[in-house]
Amino acid sequence: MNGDRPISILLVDNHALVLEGLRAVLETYAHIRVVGTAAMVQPGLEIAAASAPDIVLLDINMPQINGIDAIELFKSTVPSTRILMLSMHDSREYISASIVRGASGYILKDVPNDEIIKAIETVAAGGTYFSTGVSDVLMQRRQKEETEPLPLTVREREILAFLAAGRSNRDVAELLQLSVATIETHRKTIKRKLGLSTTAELTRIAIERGLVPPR
Amino acid sequence: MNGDRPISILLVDNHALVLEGLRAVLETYAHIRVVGTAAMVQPGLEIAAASAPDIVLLDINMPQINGIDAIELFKSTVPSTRILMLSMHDSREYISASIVRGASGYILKDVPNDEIIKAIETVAAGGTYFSTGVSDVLMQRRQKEETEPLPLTVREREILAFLAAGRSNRDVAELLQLSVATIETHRKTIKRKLGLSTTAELTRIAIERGLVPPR
DNA sequence: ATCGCTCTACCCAGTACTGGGTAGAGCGGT
DNA sequence: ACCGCTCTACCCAGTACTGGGTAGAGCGAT
Repeated sequence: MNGDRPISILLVDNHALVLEGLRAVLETYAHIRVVGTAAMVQPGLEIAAASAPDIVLLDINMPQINGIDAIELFKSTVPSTRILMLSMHDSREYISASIVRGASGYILKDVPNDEIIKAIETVAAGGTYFSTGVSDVLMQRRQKEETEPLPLTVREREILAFLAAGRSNRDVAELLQLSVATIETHRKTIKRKLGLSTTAELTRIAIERGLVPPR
Repeated sequence: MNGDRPISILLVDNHALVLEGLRAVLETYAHIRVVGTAAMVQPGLEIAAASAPDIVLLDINMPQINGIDAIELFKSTVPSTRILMLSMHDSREYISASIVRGASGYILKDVPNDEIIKAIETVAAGGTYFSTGVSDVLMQRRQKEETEPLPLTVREREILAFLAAGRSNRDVAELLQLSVATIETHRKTIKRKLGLSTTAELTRIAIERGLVPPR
């Protein structure tokens, strides 16, 4: 994929310092070509539309439109482009949201230069790259909070999956050939066991735990 | 991490052929040691408990307990172990669910041997590894279905975020100092715009689009 | 046999959401 | 000025969910 054509890359970051630092670093590599820099999303989109870069290196903390929302904007402007997020934060929320919204990678600003290069190469080749630190963060919670499976019975899990998928008690009752009252009882039990009170919470848990495929 | 101690690995797959094939392949590598094989989850858990392998290579399609559910079982049996999923399927559901449930990697059964080795090394070193094919699958949907942002106003997005986080209409009304009726109106508008009918669907969409951090 | 658990099912009262309206205030564009 | 949109707010009737019970059938374990 990067046979001899250099990887074209657009940098979007509202910190001029970072922008120039990155440009300086990247330009020392022959196989990477910085096709533009922008301090805001809007100008960035225009450059992207004009130059269709292989990669957009996107800062996550930007005024007005944040980096997360910008992912979709860049992808709809140039569908072929792949997004590599750049952030100072290793917060789970940002990382997860980036992945969900379609970023191909996420690296922290304090990683060594060669890791940034590696990330760019990997993403340009069609892969995904997440800093070691990032992977750790993503895995962290699982180990402490979620080591034990949900304390639900098989039937309860099954019903939770339906409910979280957007089915009403009645829907589930019909699907499983049970009384609505039974589904309501299961729903109550699930919520009591999990300490929840609303359907929205129920849905979140189910999605987090992978009971419901994210469509 | 793998200074000189070999990487210990447990293979769990209900296909004897795959099991033996893998064992044969892996045993040609000096730095990898297969500490056991199991055709089912239960026996696998016992071996895991006794030998605390660095990695459990887990087939996703198994009778009785499926691979996805097995992830948590292995992690709770041996918290230090890392899970590498092995699958014939590149379905989004399986992949996402594996990640969510705590797997450190996901490779397809038809990848070349050296990629399996690379995956094992990466995961043993504390990283994550997903086959190139897998990354593609994860990214696929975004490009076609979700290119355009949600057709909601700023206020609607804000309210959707609260609702999906598990707040009731009344909660949100209090938080934003608005009438409950207003929140209900917004909720109706959001659902109409998005073509939804239940709170659970609302929540799913919000989580998918990253409006709500997955906790 | 008896205990505990699960799954099923119902009762009740209260609260919340659903889906159909309408409508005024404010703002930006033509 | 007028249009369109957003945000606010209310009305209504119907449906669904919430949270508190109870309870029988079946099953596996002691």
